[in-house]
Amino acid sequence: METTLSPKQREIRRRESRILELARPVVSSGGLAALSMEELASRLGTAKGTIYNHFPNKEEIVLALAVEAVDRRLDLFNRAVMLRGSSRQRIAAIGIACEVYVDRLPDRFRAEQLIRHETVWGKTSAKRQETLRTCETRCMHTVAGVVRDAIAAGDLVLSTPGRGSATRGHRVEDVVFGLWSLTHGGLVLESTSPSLADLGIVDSRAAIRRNCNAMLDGLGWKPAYDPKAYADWIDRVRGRLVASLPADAAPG
Amino acid sequence: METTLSPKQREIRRRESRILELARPVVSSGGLAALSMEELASRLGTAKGTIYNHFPNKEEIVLALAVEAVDRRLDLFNRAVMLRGSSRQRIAAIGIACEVYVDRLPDRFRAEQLIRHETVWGKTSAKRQETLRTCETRCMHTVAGVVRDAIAAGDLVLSTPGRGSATRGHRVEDVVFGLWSLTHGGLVLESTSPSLADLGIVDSRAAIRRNCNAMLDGLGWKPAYDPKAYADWIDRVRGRLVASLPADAAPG
DNA sequence: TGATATTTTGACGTGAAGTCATATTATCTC
DNA sequence: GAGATAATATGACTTCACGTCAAAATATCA
Repeated sequence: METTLSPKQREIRRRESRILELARPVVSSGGLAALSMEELASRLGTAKGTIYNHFPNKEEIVLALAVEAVDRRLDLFNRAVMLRGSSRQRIAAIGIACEVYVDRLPDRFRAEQLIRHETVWGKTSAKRQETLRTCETRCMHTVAGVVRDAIAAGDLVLSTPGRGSATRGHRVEDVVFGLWSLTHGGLVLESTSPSLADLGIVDSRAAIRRNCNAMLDGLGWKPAYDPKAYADWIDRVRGRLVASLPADAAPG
Repeated sequence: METTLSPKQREIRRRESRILELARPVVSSGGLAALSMEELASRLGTAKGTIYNHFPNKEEIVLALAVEAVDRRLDLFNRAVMLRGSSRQRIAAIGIACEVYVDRLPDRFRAEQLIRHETVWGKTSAKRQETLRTCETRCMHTVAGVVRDAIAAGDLVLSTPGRGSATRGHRVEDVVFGLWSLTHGGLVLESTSPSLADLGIVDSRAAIRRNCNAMLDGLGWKPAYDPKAYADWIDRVRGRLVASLPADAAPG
Protein backbone atom coordinates (compact mmCIF):
# COMPACT_ATOMS: atom_id res chain seq x y z
CA MET A 1 0.00 0.00 0.00
CA GLU A 2 3.05 2.30 0.10
CA THR A 3 2.43 4.39 -2.99
CA THR A 4 4.72 7.26 -3.89
CA LEU A 5 3.03 10.57 -3.32
CA SER A 6 2.42 12.91 -6.20
CA PRO A 7 3.73 16.46 -5.78
CA LYS A 8 0.22 17.68 -5.24
CA GLN A 9 -0.43 15.14 -2.55
CA ARG A 10 2.75 16.11 -0.79
CA GLU A 11 1.62 19.68 -0.81
CA ILE A 12 -1.68 18.66 0.72
CA ARG A 13 0.04 16.67 3.45
CA ARG A 14 2.26 19.57 4.32
CA ARG A 15 -0.69 21.89 4.39
CA GLU A 16 -2.48 19.67 6.86
CA SER A 17 0.45 19.91 9.27
CA ARG A 18 0.54 23.62 8.73
CA ILE A 19 -3.15 23.96 9.57
CA LEU A 20 -2.62 22.18 12.89
CA GLU A 21 0.47 24.24 13.58
CA LEU A 22 -1.46 27.46 13.08
CA ALA A 23 -4.54 26.28 14.94
CA ARG A 24 -2.73 24.92 17.99
CA PRO A 25 -1.84 28.14 19.80
CA VAL A 26 -5.17 29.72 18.92
CA VAL A 27 -7.19 26.81 20.24
CA SER A 28 -4.98 26.58 23.29
CA SER A 29 -5.42 30.18 24.30
CA GLY A 30 -8.98 30.85 23.21
CA GLY A 31 -10.68 27.51 22.80
CA LEU A 32 -12.87 26.40 19.97
CA ALA A 33 -14.62 29.75 19.72
CA ALA A 34 -11.39 31.59 19.02
CA LEU A 35 -10.61 29.45 16.02
CA SER A 36 -11.94 31.27 12.97
CA MET A 37 -11.85 29.30 9.75
CA GLU A 38 -11.77 32.55 7.82
CA GLU A 39 -8.71 33.82 9.61
CA LEU A 40 -7.02 30.45 9.57
CA ALA A 41 -7.44 30.37 5.80
CA SER A 42 -6.05 33.83 5.36
CA ARG A 43 -2.99 33.03 7.48
CA LEU A 44 -2.55 29.89 5.48
CA GLY A 45 -2.84 31.79 2.24
CA THR A 46 -5.76 29.80 0.88
CA ALA A 47 -9.50 30.16 0.65
CA LYS A 48 -11.79 28.97 3.39
CA GLY A 49 -13.13 26.14 1.28
CA THR A 50 -9.70 24.54 1.08
CA ILE A 51 -9.59 24.03 4.81
CA TYR A 52 -12.92 22.29 4.60
CA ASN A 53 -11.28 19.82 2.22
CA HIS A 54 -9.04 18.81 5.09
CA PHE A 55 -11.41 18.99 8.03
CA PRO A 56 -15.20 18.94 7.84
CA ASN A 57 -15.52 21.40 10.73
CA LYS A 58 -13.68 23.16 13.52
CA GLU A 59 -14.23 20.35 15.98
CA GLU A 60 -12.35 17.94 13.78
CA ILE A 61 -9.32 20.20 13.92
CA VAL A 62 -9.42 20.15 17.69
CA LEU A 63 -9.72 16.38 17.65
CA ALA A 64 -6.71 16.17 15.34
CA LEU A 65 -4.79 18.33 17.82
CA ALA A 66 -5.86 16.04 20.64
CA VAL A 67 -4.66 12.97 18.75
CA GLU A 68 -1.31 14.67 18.27
CA ALA A 69 -1.31 15.42 21.98
CA VAL A 70 -1.97 11.88 23.13
CA ASP A 71 0.67 10.65 20.69
CA ARG A 72 3.19 12.85 22.39
CA ARG A 73 2.08 11.73 25.80
CA LEU A 74 2.35 8.10 24.79
CA ASP A 75 5.89 8.72 23.63
CA LEU A 76 6.80 10.26 26.98
CA PHE A 77 5.21 7.35 28.83
CA ASN A 78 7.14 4.83 26.79
CA ARG A 79 10.41 6.59 27.42
CA ALA A 80 9.62 6.80 31.11
CA VAL A 81 8.99 3.09 31.57
CA MET A 82 12.11 2.20 29.63
CA LEU A 83 14.30 3.76 32.30
CA ARG A 84 16.01 1.22 34.55
CA GLY A 85 14.78 1.09 38.09
CA SER A 86 12.49 -0.65 40.53
CA SER A 87 8.83 -1.06 39.61
CA ARG A 88 8.02 1.73 41.99
CA GLN A 89 10.57 3.99 40.36
CA ARG A 90 9.20 3.22 36.94
CA ILE A 91 5.64 4.01 37.93
CA ALA A 92 6.85 7.27 39.47
CA ALA A 93 8.57 8.03 36.19
CA ILE A 94 5.20 7.99 34.43
CA GLY A 95 3.95 10.58 36.88
CA ILE A 96 6.89 12.76 35.94
CA ALA A 97 6.13 12.16 32.28
CA CYS A 98 2.72 13.69 32.95
CA GLU A 99 4.27 16.73 34.57
CA VAL A 100 6.69 17.20 31.69
CA TYR A 101 3.84 16.84 29.26
CA VAL A 102 1.77 19.54 30.93
CA ASP A 103 4.71 21.91 31.37
CA ARG A 104 6.45 21.52 28.04
CA LEU A 105 3.55 20.80 25.74
CA PRO A 106 0.85 22.98 27.28
CA ASP A 107 -0.97 23.61 24.01
CA ARG A 108 -1.46 19.87 23.51
CA PHE A 109 -2.67 19.48 27.07
CA ARG A 110 -5.32 22.13 26.44
CA ALA A 111 -6.46 20.50 23.23
CA GLU A 112 -6.81 17.20 25.03
CA GLN A 113 -9.02 18.82 27.62
CA LEU A 114 -11.19 20.54 25.03
CA ILE A 115 -12.03 17.37 23.19
CA ARG A 116 -13.45 15.91 26.39
CA HIS A 117 -16.67 17.80 25.89
CA GLU A 118 -19.70 16.28 24.34
CA THR A 119 -20.28 19.47 22.37
CA VAL A 120 -16.97 19.08 20.61
CA TRP A 121 -16.73 15.30 20.58
CA GLY A 122 -20.21 14.90 19.14
CA LYS A 123 -19.33 16.70 15.91
CA THR A 124 -16.26 14.70 15.04
CA SER A 125 -15.79 11.71 12.75
CA ALA A 126 -15.93 8.18 14.08
CA LYS A 127 -12.65 7.40 12.37
CA ARG A 128 -10.55 9.97 14.15
CA GLN A 129 -12.37 9.25 17.41
CA GLU A 130 -11.19 5.70 17.06
CA THR A 131 -7.63 6.89 16.57
CA LEU A 132 -7.77 8.87 19.77
CA ARG A 133 -9.19 5.95 21.72
CA THR A 134 -6.44 3.73 20.44
CA CYS A 135 -3.74 6.14 21.55
CA GLU A 136 -5.34 6.60 24.94
CA THR A 137 -5.66 2.89 25.41
CA ARG A 138 -2.01 2.40 24.56
CA CYS A 139 -1.08 4.94 27.21
CA MET A 140 -3.02 3.00 29.78
CA HIS A 141 -1.55 -0.29 28.68
CA THR A 142 1.88 1.17 29.22
CA VAL A 143 0.95 2.03 32.78
CA ALA A 144 -0.71 -1.34 33.28
CA GLY A 145 2.47 -3.00 32.08
CA VAL A 146 4.43 -1.52 34.95
CA VAL A 147 1.80 -2.64 37.44
CA ARG A 148 2.00 -6.16 36.04
CA ASP A 149 5.79 -6.06 36.21
CA ALA A 150 5.51 -5.07 39.86
CA ILE A 151 3.26 -8.03 40.53
CA ALA A 152 5.57 -10.36 38.63
CA ALA A 153 8.53 -9.09 40.64
CA GLY A 154 6.67 -9.59 43.91
CA ASP A 155 6.72 -5.84 44.71
CA LEU A 156 2.94 -5.66 44.64
CA VAL A 157 0.32 -8.17 45.72
CA LEU A 158 -3.29 -7.51 44.77
CA SER A 159 -6.31 -9.35 46.16
CA THR A 160 -4.60 -10.82 49.18
CA PRO A 161 -6.98 -13.55 50.25
CA GLY A 162 -5.70 -13.23 53.80
CA ARG A 163 -6.72 -10.70 56.44
CA GLY A 164 -8.92 -7.74 55.47
CA SER A 165 -6.37 -5.90 53.43
CA ALA A 166 -6.96 -2.49 51.93
CA THR A 167 -6.17 -3.93 48.55
CA ARG A 168 -9.05 -6.35 48.57
CA GLY A 169 -10.89 -6.16 45.30
CA HIS A 170 -8.22 -4.12 43.51
CA ARG A 171 -7.36 -5.25 40.03
CA VAL A 172 -4.56 -4.00 37.81
CA GLU A 173 -6.97 -1.73 35.97
CA ASP A 174 -8.16 -0.18 39.23
CA VAL A 175 -4.61 0.79 40.09
CA VAL A 176 -4.16 2.38 36.68
CA PHE A 177 -7.44 4.22 37.01
CA GLY A 178 -6.44 5.42 40.47
CA LEU A 179 -3.12 6.84 39.36
CA TRP A 180 -4.76 8.35 36.34
CA SER A 181 -7.52 10.03 38.39
CA LEU A 182 -5.08 11.34 40.94
CA THR A 183 -2.51 12.68 38.50
CA HIS A 184 -4.75 13.89 35.73
CA GLY A 185 -7.34 15.13 38.21
CA GLY A 186 -4.73 17.00 40.19
CA LEU A 187 -3.15 18.58 37.12
CA VAL A 188 -6.53 19.65 35.78
CA LEU A 189 -7.54 21.16 39.11
CA GLU A 190 -4.20 22.94 39.26
CA SER A 191 -4.89 24.63 35.96
CA THR A 192 -8.61 25.27 36.30
CA SER A 193 -9.59 25.68 39.89
CA PRO A 194 -9.70 29.25 41.08
CA SER A 195 -9.78 28.25 44.71
CA LEU A 196 -6.82 25.89 44.95
CA ALA A 197 -4.66 28.71 46.21
CA ASP A 198 -7.31 29.63 48.77
CA LEU A 199 -7.04 26.10 50.10
CA GLY A 200 -3.37 26.66 50.71
CA ILE A 201 -1.91 24.43 48.02
CA VAL A 202 1.19 26.21 46.81
CA ASP A 203 3.22 23.38 45.34
CA SER A 204 0.55 21.27 43.71
CA ARG A 205 3.08 19.04 41.93
CA ALA A 206 4.67 17.99 45.18
CA ALA A 207 1.20 17.40 46.61
CA ILE A 208 0.20 15.20 43.68
CA ARG A 209 3.36 13.13 44.01
CA ARG A 210 2.90 12.67 47.73
CA ASN A 211 -0.71 11.64 47.19
CA CYS A 212 0.21 9.08 44.56
CA ASN A 213 2.81 7.67 46.90
CA ALA A 214 0.31 7.49 49.73
CA MET A 215 -2.03 5.51 47.50
CA LEU A 216 0.71 3.14 46.39
CA ASP A 217 1.79 2.67 50.00
CA GLY A 218 -1.80 1.91 50.86
CA LEU A 219 -1.76 -0.81 48.22
CA GLY A 220 1.40 -2.20 49.76
CA TRP A 221 3.55 -1.59 46.70
CA LYS A 222 7.18 -2.12 47.76
CA PRO A 223 9.55 -0.52 48.41
CA ALA A 224 7.61 2.00 50.49
CA TYR A 225 7.90 5.72 49.86
CA ASP A 226 11.26 7.23 50.75
CA PRO A 227 11.20 11.00 50.16
CA LYS A 228 14.95 11.40 49.76
CA ALA A 229 15.57 8.61 47.27
CA TYR A 230 12.38 9.57 45.48
CA ALA A 231 13.46 13.18 44.97
CA ASP A 232 16.76 12.14 43.40
CA TRP A 233 15.03 9.76 41.03
CA ILE A 234 12.53 12.40 39.98
CA ASP A 235 15.23 14.85 39.02
CA ARG A 236 17.03 12.29 36.92
CA VAL A 237 13.86 11.21 35.15
CA ARG A 238 12.75 14.73 34.39
CA GLY A 239 16.12 15.56 32.90
CA ARG A 240 15.99 12.56 30.64
CA LEU A 241 12.44 13.16 29.49
CA VAL A 242 12.89 16.85 28.84
CA ALA A 243 16.00 16.10 26.84
CA SER A 244 14.03 13.72 24.66
CA LEU A 245 11.57 16.40 23.56
CA PRO A 246 11.77 17.90 20.07
CA ALA A 247 12.68 21.53 19.80
CA ASP A 248 9.13 22.87 19.62
CA ALA A 249 8.53 22.28 23.31
CA ALA A 250 7.99 25.28 25.57
CA PRO A 251 11.03 26.49 27.47
CA GLY A 252 11.01 25.81 31.17
CA MET B 1 -30.03 46.22 54.62
CA GLU B 2 -33.23 44.15 54.45
CA THR B 3 -35.44 46.34 52.31
CA THR B 4 -38.89 45.19 51.28
CA LEU B 5 -38.99 44.40 47.60
CA SER B 6 -41.31 46.28 45.31
CA PRO B 7 -43.67 44.16 43.20
CA LYS B 8 -41.58 44.89 40.16
CA GLN B 9 -38.41 43.82 41.88
CA ARG B 10 -40.05 40.59 42.95
CA GLU B 11 -40.99 39.92 39.38
CA ILE B 12 -37.40 40.51 38.32
CA ARG B 13 -36.11 38.14 40.95
CA ARG B 14 -38.50 35.44 39.88
CA ARG B 15 -37.54 35.96 36.28
CA GLU B 16 -33.90 35.49 37.09
CA SER B 17 -34.63 32.09 38.61
CA ARG B 18 -36.74 31.25 35.62
CA ILE B 19 -33.89 32.11 33.24
CA LEU B 20 -31.56 29.76 35.07
CA GLU B 21 -34.23 27.07 35.15
CA LEU B 22 -34.68 27.27 31.40
CA ALA B 23 -30.99 27.53 30.63
CA ARG B 24 -29.88 24.67 32.85
CA PRO B 25 -30.95 21.69 30.75
CA VAL B 26 -29.91 23.39 27.52
CA VAL B 27 -26.43 24.20 28.80
CA SER B 28 -26.12 20.76 30.31
CA SER B 29 -26.89 18.92 27.12
CA GLY B 30 -25.39 21.20 24.51
CA GLY B 31 -22.90 23.43 26.28
CA LEU B 32 -22.51 27.15 25.89
CA ALA B 33 -23.00 27.03 22.14
CA ALA B 34 -26.45 25.50 22.45
CA LEU B 35 -27.71 28.35 24.58
CA SER B 36 -29.39 30.85 22.29
CA MET B 37 -30.38 34.11 23.87
CA GLU B 38 -33.03 34.56 21.24
CA GLU B 39 -34.68 31.26 21.99
CA LEU B 40 -34.27 31.69 25.72
CA ALA B 41 -36.09 35.00 25.45
CA SER B 42 -38.90 33.55 23.43
CA ARG B 43 -39.38 30.67 25.87
CA LEU B 44 -39.36 33.19 28.66
CA GLY B 45 -41.93 35.33 26.89
CA THR B 46 -39.77 38.46 26.81
CA ALA B 47 -37.53 40.23 24.35
CA LYS B 48 -33.86 39.42 24.05
CA GLY B 49 -32.81 42.73 25.55
CA THR B 50 -34.52 41.89 28.81
CA ILE B 51 -32.24 38.94 29.38
CA TYR B 52 -29.28 41.22 28.88
CA ASN B 53 -30.61 43.27 31.78
CA HIS B 54 -30.04 40.24 33.97
CA PHE B 55 -26.84 38.82 32.52
CA PRO B 56 -24.34 40.72 30.39
CA ASN B 57 -23.61 37.64 28.27
CA LYS B 58 -24.11 33.91 27.95
CA GLU B 59 -21.06 33.08 29.97
CA GLU B 60 -22.45 34.86 33.00
CA ILE B 61 -25.50 32.60 32.87
CA VAL B 62 -23.25 29.55 32.94
CA LEU B 63 -21.35 30.99 35.87
CA ALA B 64 -24.62 31.59 37.70
CA LEU B 65 -25.53 27.96 37.08
CA ALA B 66 -22.15 26.88 38.42
CA VAL B 67 -22.62 28.91 41.58
CA GLU B 68 -25.98 27.22 42.08
CA ALA B 69 -24.24 23.89 41.54
CA VAL B 70 -21.51 24.44 44.09
CA ASP B 71 -24.13 25.66 46.54
CA ARG B 72 -25.92 22.36 46.21
CA ARG B 73 -22.73 20.43 46.57
CA LEU B 74 -21.82 22.34 49.69
CA ASP B 75 -25.18 21.48 51.14
CA LEU B 76 -24.63 17.78 50.46
CA PHE B 77 -21.15 17.95 51.99
CA ASN B 78 -22.48 19.60 55.11
CA ARG B 79 -25.19 17.00 55.52
CA ALA B 80 -22.64 14.25 54.99
CA VAL B 81 -20.26 15.38 57.69
CA MET B 82 -23.10 15.86 60.15
CA LEU B 83 -23.80 12.13 60.16
CA ARG B 84 -22.56 10.35 63.28
CA GLY B 85 -19.68 8.01 62.76
CA SER B 86 -15.91 7.64 62.94
CA SER B 87 -13.73 10.20 61.19
CA ARG B 88 -13.09 7.67 58.47
CA GLN B 89 -16.81 7.10 58.02
CA ARG B 90 -17.44 10.81 57.82
CA ILE B 91 -14.79 11.34 55.16
CA ALA B 92 -16.26 8.44 53.20
CA ALA B 93 -19.66 10.13 53.48
CA ILE B 94 -18.30 13.11 51.59
CA GLY B 95 -17.25 10.81 48.79
CA ILE B 96 -20.79 9.52 48.64
CA ALA B 97 -22.06 13.09 48.63
CA CYS B 98 -20.03 13.58 45.45
CA GLU B 99 -21.59 10.53 43.86
CA VAL B 100 -25.08 11.63 44.78
CA TYR B 101 -24.32 15.08 43.42
CA VAL B 102 -23.19 13.73 40.06
CA ASP B 103 -26.05 11.24 39.78
CA ARG B 104 -28.95 13.32 41.02
CA LEU B 105 -27.92 16.79 39.93
CA PRO B 106 -26.19 16.02 36.63
CA ASP B 107 -27.07 19.35 35.03
CA ARG B 108 -25.30 21.21 37.82
CA PHE B 109 -22.29 18.96 37.53
CA ARG B 110 -22.04 19.80 33.83
CA ALA B 111 -22.33 23.52 34.45
CA GLU B 112 -19.57 23.30 37.03
CA GLN B 113 -17.32 21.62 34.49
CA LEU B 114 -18.09 24.18 31.79
CA ILE B 115 -17.09 27.15 33.86
CA ARG B 116 -13.63 25.62 34.34
CA HIS B 117 -12.59 26.89 30.94
CA GLU B 118 -10.71 30.07 30.43
CA THR B 119 -12.87 30.85 27.42
CA VAL B 120 -15.96 30.95 29.61
CA TRP B 121 -14.41 32.14 32.84
CA GLY B 122 -12.67 35.04 31.13
CA LYS B 123 -15.91 36.69 30.10
CA THR B 124 -17.59 36.69 33.48
CA SER B 125 -17.81 39.36 36.16
CA ALA B 126 -15.35 39.50 39.01
CA LYS B 127 -18.20 39.69 41.46
CA ARG B 128 -19.80 36.40 40.58
CA GLN B 129 -16.39 34.78 40.22
CA GLU B 130 -15.75 35.73 43.80
CA THR B 131 -19.03 34.11 44.84
CA LEU B 132 -18.02 30.86 43.20
CA ARG B 133 -14.62 30.87 44.83
CA THR B 134 -16.21 31.42 48.20
CA CYS B 135 -18.54 28.46 47.78
CA GLU B 136 -15.76 26.23 46.57
CA THR B 137 -13.56 27.24 49.46
CA ARG B 138 -16.35 26.43 51.89
CA CYS B 139 -16.65 22.97 50.40
CA MET B 140 -12.98 22.37 50.94
CA HIS B 141 -13.10 23.72 54.47
CA THR B 142 -15.84 21.22 55.22
CA VAL B 143 -13.57 18.41 54.06
CA ALA B 144 -10.59 19.87 55.90
CA GLY B 145 -12.72 19.96 59.06
CA VAL B 146 -13.12 16.20 59.00
CA VAL B 147 -9.39 15.71 58.47
CA ARG B 148 -8.71 17.94 61.48
CA ASP B 149 -11.28 16.05 63.52
CA ALA B 150 -9.48 12.83 62.62
CA ILE B 151 -6.19 14.28 63.81
CA ALA B 152 -7.79 15.58 66.99
CA ALA B 153 -9.30 12.14 67.65
CA GLY B 154 -5.95 10.45 67.07
CA ASP B 155 -7.22 8.53 64.04
CA LEU B 156 -4.74 10.24 61.77
CA VAL B 157 -1.18 11.38 62.36
CA LEU B 158 0.47 13.60 59.76
CA SER B 159 4.18 14.43 59.60
CA THR B 160 5.38 11.69 61.90
CA PRO B 161 8.86 12.79 62.82
CA GLY B 162 9.88 9.18 63.38
CA ARG B 163 10.80 6.60 60.80
CA GLY B 164 10.44 7.37 57.09
CA SER B 165 6.71 7.30 56.92
CA ALA B 166 4.74 7.67 53.75
CA THR B 167 2.94 10.61 55.24
CA ARG B 168 6.04 12.70 55.65
CA GLY B 169 5.37 16.17 54.38
CA HIS B 170 1.61 15.78 54.17
CA ARG B 171 -0.44 18.63 55.50
CA VAL B 172 -4.20 18.76 56.03
CA GLU B 173 -4.62 20.62 52.73
CA ASP B 174 -2.68 17.96 50.87
CA VAL B 175 -5.08 15.31 52.08
CA VAL B 176 -8.05 17.39 50.96
CA PHE B 177 -6.43 18.00 47.59
CA GLY B 178 -5.72 14.29 47.22
CA LEU B 179 -9.28 13.22 47.92
CA TRP B 180 -10.54 15.97 45.67
CA SER B 181 -8.25 14.96 42.79
CA LEU B 182 -9.09 11.32 43.14
CA THR B 183 -12.86 11.71 43.43
CA HIS B 184 -13.43 14.61 41.10
CA GLY B 185 -10.81 13.33 38.67
CA GLY B 186 -12.35 9.90 38.66
CA LEU B 187 -15.87 11.18 38.18
CA VAL B 188 -14.81 13.47 35.35
CA LEU B 189 -12.93 10.69 33.61
CA GLU B 190 -15.94 8.46 34.03
CA SER B 191 -18.11 10.92 32.17
CA THR B 192 -15.66 12.13 29.56
CA SER B 193 -13.13 9.48 28.76
CA PRO B 194 -13.97 7.37 25.75
CA SER B 195 -11.43 4.74 26.60
CA LEU B 196 -12.27 3.97 30.22
CA ALA B 197 -14.32 0.99 29.15
CA ASP B 198 -11.46 -0.20 26.95
CA LEU B 199 -9.29 -0.23 30.04
CA GLY B 200 -11.73 -2.61 31.66
CA ILE B 201 -13.24 -0.33 34.28
CA VAL B 202 -16.87 -1.35 34.53
CA ASP B 203 -17.81 -0.11 37.99
CA SER B 204 -15.93 3.15 38.18
CA ARG B 205 -17.65 4.20 41.40
CA ALA B 206 -16.43 1.15 43.24
CA ALA B 207 -12.97 1.73 41.80
CA ILE B 208 -12.93 5.35 42.98
CA ARG B 209 -13.97 4.33 46.47
CA ARG B 210 -11.34 1.63 46.67
CA ASN B 211 -8.69 4.05 45.48
CA CYS B 212 -9.66 6.66 48.06
CA ASN B 213 -9.48 4.02 50.73
CA ALA B 214 -6.08 2.87 49.53
CA MET B 215 -4.83 6.44 49.80
CA LEU B 216 -6.25 6.90 53.27
CA ASP B 217 -4.76 3.59 54.36
CA GLY B 218 -1.45 4.77 52.98
CA LEU B 219 -1.71 7.83 55.18
CA GLY B 220 -2.39 5.59 58.13
CA TRP B 221 -5.87 6.93 58.78
CA LYS B 222 -7.53 4.59 61.29
CA PRO B 223 -9.52 2.43 61.33
CA ALA B 224 -8.16 0.76 58.20
CA TYR B 225 -10.43 -0.07 55.29
CA ASP B 226 -12.92 -2.84 55.94
CA PRO B 227 -14.93 -3.58 52.78
CA LYS B 228 -17.91 -5.11 54.58
CA ALA B 229 -18.46 -2.40 57.19
CA TYR B 230 -17.73 0.22 54.54
CA ALA B 231 -20.41 -1.07 52.18
CA ASP B 232 -23.09 -0.92 54.86
CA TRP B 233 -22.15 2.61 55.80
CA ILE B 234 -22.21 3.73 52.18
CA ASP B 235 -25.73 2.47 51.68
CA ARG B 236 -26.98 4.25 54.78
CA VAL B 237 -25.31 7.51 53.83
CA ARG B 238 -26.58 7.46 50.28
CA GLY B 239 -30.12 6.88 51.48
CA ARG B 240 -29.92 9.82 53.83
CA LEU B 241 -28.41 12.18 51.32
CA VAL B 242 -30.78 11.28 48.51
CA ALA B 243 -33.72 11.78 50.86
CA SER B 244 -32.49 15.26 51.65
CA LEU B 245 -32.65 16.41 48.05
CA PRO B 246 -35.43 18.69 46.85
CA ALA B 247 -37.90 17.28 44.36
CA ASP B 248 -36.17 18.61 41.27
CA ALA B 249 -33.41 16.04 41.49
CA ALA B 250 -33.12 13.44 38.76
CA PRO B 251 -34.68 10.08 39.50
CA GLY B 252 -32.27 7.27 40.12
C1' DT C 1 -1.90 17.81 -26.21
C1' DG C 2 -6.40 17.18 -25.16
C1' DA C 3 -9.71 14.87 -21.91
C1' DT C 4 -10.90 13.82 -17.47
C1' DA C 5 -10.41 14.05 -12.57
C1' DT C 6 -9.10 16.64 -8.68
C1' DT C 7 -8.74 20.70 -6.15
C1' DT C 8 -9.54 25.55 -5.11
C1' DT C 9 -12.26 29.44 -4.70
C1' DG C 10 -15.20 32.97 -2.52
C1' DA C 11 -19.95 34.69 -2.83
C1' DC C 12 -23.91 33.24 -0.50
C1' DG C 13 -27.50 31.65 2.86
C1' DT C 14 -28.13 31.10 7.61
C1' DG C 15 -28.17 32.08 12.30
C1' DA C 16 -26.95 33.99 16.52
C1' DA C 17 -24.56 37.72 19.70
C1' DG C 18 -24.77 41.94 21.68
C1' DT C 19 -26.24 47.16 21.19
C1' DC C 20 -29.10 50.98 21.69
C1' DA C 21 -32.61 54.47 20.58
C1' DT C 22 -37.21 54.37 21.53
C1' DA C 23 -41.43 52.89 23.76
C1' DT C 24 -43.49 51.27 27.75
C1' DT C 25 -44.27 50.75 32.41
C1' DA C 26 -43.48 51.62 37.34
C1' DT C 27 -42.65 54.70 41.10
C1' DC C 28 -42.68 58.93 43.41
C1' DT C 29 -44.36 63.55 44.64
C1' DC C 30 -47.64 66.92 45.49
C1' DG D 1 -55.00 60.70 41.40
C1' DA D 2 -52.35 63.10 37.87
C1' DG D 3 -48.24 64.45 36.16
C1' DA D 4 -43.06 64.01 36.34
C1' DT D 5 -39.28 61.23 36.54
C1' DA D 6 -36.85 57.07 36.81
C1' DA D 7 -36.54 52.26 35.68
C1' DT D 8 -37.33 48.72 32.50
C1' DA D 9 -38.52 46.37 28.12
C1' DT D 10 -38.31 46.07 23.28
C1' DG D 11 -36.74 44.44 18.77
C1' DA D 12 -34.61 46.26 14.65
C1' DC D 13 -29.95 46.57 13.54
C1' DT D 14 -25.02 45.70 13.03
C1' DT D 15 -21.56 42.50 13.06
C1' DC D 16 -19.44 38.26 12.55
C1' DA D 17 -18.53 33.48 11.48
C1' DC D 18 -19.96 28.83 9.92
C1' DG D 19 -20.49 25.71 6.37
C1' DT D 20 -22.10 25.12 1.26
C1' DC D 21 -21.62 24.72 -3.50
C1' DA D 22 -21.45 25.81 -8.39
C1' DA D 23 -18.07 27.47 -11.15
C1' DA D 24 -13.10 28.18 -12.12
C1' DA D 25 -8.50 26.65 -11.94
C1' DT D 26 -5.27 23.22 -11.84
C1' DA D 27 -3.31 18.60 -12.03
C1' DT D 28 -3.05 14.00 -13.92
C1' DC D 29 -3.29 10.73 -17.37
C1' DA D 30 -3.56 8.51 -21.92
